[in-house]
This record gives sequence, C-alpha cells and structure tokens, in this order.
Amino acid sequence: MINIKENEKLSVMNHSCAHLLAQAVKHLYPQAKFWVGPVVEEGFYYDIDLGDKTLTEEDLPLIEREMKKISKDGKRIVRHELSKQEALEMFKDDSYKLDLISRMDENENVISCYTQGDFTDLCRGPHVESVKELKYFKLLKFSGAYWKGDSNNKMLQRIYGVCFDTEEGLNDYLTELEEAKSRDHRKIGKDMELFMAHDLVGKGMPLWLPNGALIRKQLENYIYEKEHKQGYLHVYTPCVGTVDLYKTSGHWDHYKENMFPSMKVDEEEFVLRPMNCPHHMLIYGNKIHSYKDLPIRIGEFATDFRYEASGAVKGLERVRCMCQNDAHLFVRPDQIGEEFKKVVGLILDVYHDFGIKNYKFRLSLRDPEDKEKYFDDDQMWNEAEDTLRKVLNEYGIEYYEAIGEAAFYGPKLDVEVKPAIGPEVTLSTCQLDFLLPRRFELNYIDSDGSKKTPVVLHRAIFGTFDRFTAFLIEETKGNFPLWLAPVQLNVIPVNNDYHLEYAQKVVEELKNLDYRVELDDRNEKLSYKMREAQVSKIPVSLILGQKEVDNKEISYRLYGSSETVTLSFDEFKKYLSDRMKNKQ
RNA sequence: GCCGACAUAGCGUAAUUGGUAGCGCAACUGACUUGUAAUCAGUAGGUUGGGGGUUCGAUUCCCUCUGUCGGCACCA
Repeated sequence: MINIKENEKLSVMNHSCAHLLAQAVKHLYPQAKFWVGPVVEEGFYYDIDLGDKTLTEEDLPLIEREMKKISKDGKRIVRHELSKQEALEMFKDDSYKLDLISRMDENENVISCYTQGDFTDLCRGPHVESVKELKYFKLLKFSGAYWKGDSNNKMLQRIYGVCFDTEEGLNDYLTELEEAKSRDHRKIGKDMELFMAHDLVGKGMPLWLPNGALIRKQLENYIYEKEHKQGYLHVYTPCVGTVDLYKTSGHWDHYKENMFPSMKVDEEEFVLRPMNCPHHMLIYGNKIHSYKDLPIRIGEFATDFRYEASGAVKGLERVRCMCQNDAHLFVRPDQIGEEFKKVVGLILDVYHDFGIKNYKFRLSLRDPEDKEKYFDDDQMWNEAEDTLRKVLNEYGIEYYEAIGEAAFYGPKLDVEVKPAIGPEVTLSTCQLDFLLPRRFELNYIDSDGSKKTPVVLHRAIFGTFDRFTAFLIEETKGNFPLWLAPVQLNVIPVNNDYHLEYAQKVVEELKNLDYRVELDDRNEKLSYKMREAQVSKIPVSLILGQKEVDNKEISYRLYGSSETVTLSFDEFKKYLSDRMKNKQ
C-alpha cells in the first residue's frame, strides 16, 4: 500500500487537503479551533476542538461536500511570512495556535502561514498553488485524540482523510482499504474457524479452535526444533507466582497496572504472571554455574496474562492471555555479541522460512540526555549498544535507531510488521537486561574464581504464538502453506458407486504418511464439492474418477488454480513431500 | 482507560412514525449418482447480547452492564 508521507507530490497535496478540511469545518462549525493537521502514511488528519459539537457519521459527507465547494471556488493558496510577534498578535484568540507559536524556535525568525479565501492557518508548508488542485479526496474516519498525545489532556476530535492527484489513484486506494479488511485475521479466523471469543470467557481471551490449534502446534514443533538445535533447554513453569516473586523482579513496582490483581490463597498472595523472566531466573539460580557453562539458554512456550487496556485488545494480535515463544539467555558480558548474533540469525532464518518480507528492524537505544531513566552503568550501555549495532551491520541488515525507546534495563531489538488494520506491531524481540540478574543475585564463577553477574537476553522469535498466527493469517490471507494448513488435502471421488474404494485407499495411504486429509464422499456434485474445497482454502484437492482408478493415478487441483495435474501416486507423494520440505 | 459507533438464528443481513421478527448461505430430511466454484424439494432453527426503565405494547425510546469495531493513550 502506498505511503503518502513518502511520496513528495501526494504529501504536499494531502497537507493542503488537511487545510481544506479545516476550512470546511470552520465554515460549518465557526466555533472550531484547530490544533495540528499533519500528513501520515495513510493520508492526513486534523485534530480539532469543536467545543460542544460531537461529530457523527452524518457529518463527514457534509464536510466533504463543503470541501468540494471550496475546491470548486478555486481560491489560490497564498503564503505570508510573519515575525513571531506578528504571529502571536494574529492568532491571539486561538489558544492552540498560540501554544504552537510560543514553542517555536526564537532563531527561526520567520513564521509562515497560508491563506486560502477566508481561511488562514499557521503552517510551514509547502502547499499546492490553489485549492482547485484538490479534487480527489475522501474523509475516511474520525475519532478522539488526546491533545499533544497526552491522556491527561483534553480529547480533541480527529478527522482522517486521504487525497490523490487522480480519481484512479483514489479509487485504487479505497479498493486496497477494502482488500485489507478482507484479510483481517479476525474475519478470516472466524470464517475458517481458527479461533473464537466468548463473552463468558472475557475480553482479550481468545479460544483456539481445532483448526487454529493445529496451526499453532505446527509452529510450536517448528520453533522447538530450531531452538533445540541451538542448545536451548526447554522448561515448564507455573502461570502464577507469588507477589514476592514480582517484588523481587521489580515488576510489582513497575508493571503492576498491567497485571491482573493478586489473589489470596491461604496465607500466600499470588498473581497471574505477565512474563516468565522471574521463573527462569530462579531456574538459573538453582545451580552453581561456571563461566564455562555459559551461555545457558532457557526456553519455554509460556502462557502469560496481561491486563491490557480494554481499548487495546484486538483479535489474536493484542490479548490478555497469550503464549510467548520465550527464552532467556544467560551470558557473560563478552558473549553478548555472539549470542545476539545467533538470535538475529534465527530471526532471519525463521522469516525466510515463512516468506516474511515486509518487516523493519528497530534498535531501541538509551537517550543519553536522560540517563536517570535507565539502569546506571554507562560502560555496560555503551559497549552493549555498540555490540548490537556491529552485529546488525555485519548482517548488512537495514535497521533504524530509536533513541530513548530502550527499556530501562537495557537496549533492545524489535522486529515490526504492519497488520491489515491498525498501527505496526512488534513480532520478534531481543532485549538485553543488565538488571534482572542482579535483582535475583545470579552469578557464575569466573576463571579467576570470583563471582560475576551474567547478562540476560530476553528473546522471543515468534513473539507470542497468538500475534504471530494473526500475522500469518493476514500474510497468507488464510491460504496457508501446505505444512501449516489445518486440512491439507481433500479427496473427491467422481462417483461414490465406482470410485469410492480407490479414494479410500488413497486417503488411508496419505494418512499413514501423516498428512491431514479428508474424504468428501457426500452425495453432491463434483462442482459443488470443488467449490467448497476452494472456499475453505484447502491447498490440494484430489479428483479421483475412472481414469485415475484405471491408471492408478491421481489428479489434483491447487487452491486458487484452475488447472488440473495428473500424476502417478508415487510422483504425487514426492511432490507433497517436496512442498513440505520447502515449507511451501 | 478515553472519544465515537455497533450488538437481530452457526455466518451474512432485513424490519416503514413503537404493533412480540423476514431473507440468503450453512445445518437437517428426501430425491438426484454426478469429471473441476453453488441439483431440486422440504424441515428445523430467535426470551432481537444481559439487566432495568418509559409504554396498553419495545428489535425500535431511555439508563446500565458485557462484548465488538474505528481511532487516541498504553505496550516493564
């Protein structure tokens, strides 16, 4: 999908369109006061204080009509330059603009504003020449948005829209938005019976149905093998811990608002765990470790509970009960680079297997101006951050640095992907932690016999199985590769009276080879069964009739294809096993 | 959590100014015996998300709870 912000021409148009929106709003609601109206990837928005007026669905078409009217009028967009004093005077009745002006740099002598007809807005520009250039736009949605993005502030009303230079561009974009809705994992998850939700279970607590559970099981087996090969030791630990455990880890002080409230049982107070690090710290601490034993990698497919804000939960993507593909790597400081490299390598390997291409690496670093926010060990931070950079550069990976986005306990690498609907989310993560091993007083015996504190890498390749599955559903649109499909093969005899026996034999043989295969022996027309097979996105459908029976062949048709291929049964089995091997 | 919208059969939807709910697909039964995206006929399926209120009467109006959706905020 096109990124408006990165397209120079469309970016200017969308910015101008935001002004056009503001002008139209001002015409319809003279009390309106305006905050900011930037261009974003999806188009533009404007944050507006409408006083007592609350926007409703019906308002958008009215505003849009007014925008068209102004556009037809065709006023030029004229730039004026003002001194800061003049600007303060000009916008003296507009507290929002005054706030913007007052925060502008004194050295920036010139402040600009743009006028189109009866409307003037403070703006850096640039803009299109005239409002008549703005013809192909659409207002998409509206919502509340906190002033300055701070939830303590008043909520303004935000209107989103998008503008194109051609009608075709706009229509294509709107079609793409519709298409995105159709691959939303929540919709496909329901259609394909992958997961469900129920009021009686509660918000953010999806139930995995057999089809979804099958996919998840494949993911678990897959990543377990990968981790096992890299020397991970897998464990099982309880979903609860005492409050004292989380006081020790620091979660009680720093993460309590994201935890379910504690429960008292006899004399102990328990919480549902929001993460697994404390349990894994205790497992490390269960033995004395030599420097020679490190790194020690403790992995677990662990169910966690987080009290996510009610407005944040979404399908499988953001849930209150999740299963993490979690591991904690206990390393010596000199092993950080090597171990980090292995984790990044594993991420790349896995993404390659799943054919995931649209992702971004984000390296979150400490803000050196704000050291108080972070665990205090300059040398550790500097060395670690350099090491992470070095590894990423060695791989030649494109990444961006997010200054000030590090966790307070250490820098981290996140892999971000864009879901069908909504903002980017983190899939994989690898976080360095200098603090937690200290809090649990973990150590290893170094070569000189002294006790040293290990560094911990928290890492999750899939992130959570929940979110990864959500992403996978949207990537594949439910058309899963053979090795993941809940039902892999569907066998359709042409005529039950004559071909059923052969079909049953084929089914049995495929089942013996561990394929998930179904026999469709209902008394329906072949075309009807084929339609159902295609609608339910079964990767391979076999059609077995007289020709196949006579020649001991099979004919198959792939999902989304209109071609039929005929092979000997042996050739077909080879074809299947190749696809399984190549994860196709 | 905040702003706004929504909740009707398994799924997708309809119901005029308030007069106790229709349709399509799926399901079930029967007939048809099928060569690549829907064979025909019939049957059953609903305390209109829960609770409360207004009213002679509520799917419809009001309150509340729960859930869902679009954003915002959050995501040690």
